[in-house]
Amino acid sequence: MSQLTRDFFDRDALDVAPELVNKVLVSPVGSGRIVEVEAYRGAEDPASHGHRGPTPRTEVMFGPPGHLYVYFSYGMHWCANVVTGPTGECGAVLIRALEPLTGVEEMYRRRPRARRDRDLCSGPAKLCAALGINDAHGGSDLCRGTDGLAVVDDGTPAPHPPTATTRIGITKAADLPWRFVAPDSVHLSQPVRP
DNA sequence: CGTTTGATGCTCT
DNA sequence: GAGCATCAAACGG
Repeated sequence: MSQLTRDFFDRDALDVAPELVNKVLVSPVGSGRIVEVEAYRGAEDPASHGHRGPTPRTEVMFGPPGHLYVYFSYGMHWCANVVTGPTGECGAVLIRALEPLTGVEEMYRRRPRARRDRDLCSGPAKLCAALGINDAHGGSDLCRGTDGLAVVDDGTPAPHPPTATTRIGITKAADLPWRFVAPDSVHLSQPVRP
């Protein structure tokens, strides 16, 4: 059970993303195994929030690796990214789905519409609601684990290597295979398209 | 099953 | 004012 280091995140988002699959995201509410992520890069990725340079909203994407980039989506939801790559460059990995592990009771309390476990964290905004992640955690340092947030490797071997597919819910650069999923998981936000 | 639509507010032009 | 890295309910077959 080891916490991921700064060096793990200080690489290209495309290298970090597939290795985050099967790791465990921990919050004070509970934890879940990462089963779906998407990589977003800087200037050359028009779908990235940071592709036109830093703004007040996106500056943490240009900051040091291993911190959390939290954004407010569609006027209702929070979504969480892990910042990747060196300070000054833009990179992030969006956490899109988890398999709930601990704190499941509390997750149901925070997501009253969920009927079964696979409804709790099968989407980027769902998992933030379930784990209590919001703007208060923007910029939080996952490597130091302050705020009780961290990504850990619990040593569980992945049953299958991650599968690369196209990203979801974007209109620009929609053909790039920068979404990585645990292919056998029933907790994905959407099934892998055939 | 599948597709469509309303909710709701921030960000940048 | 347009456009969102979304979710859940409503509707049709």
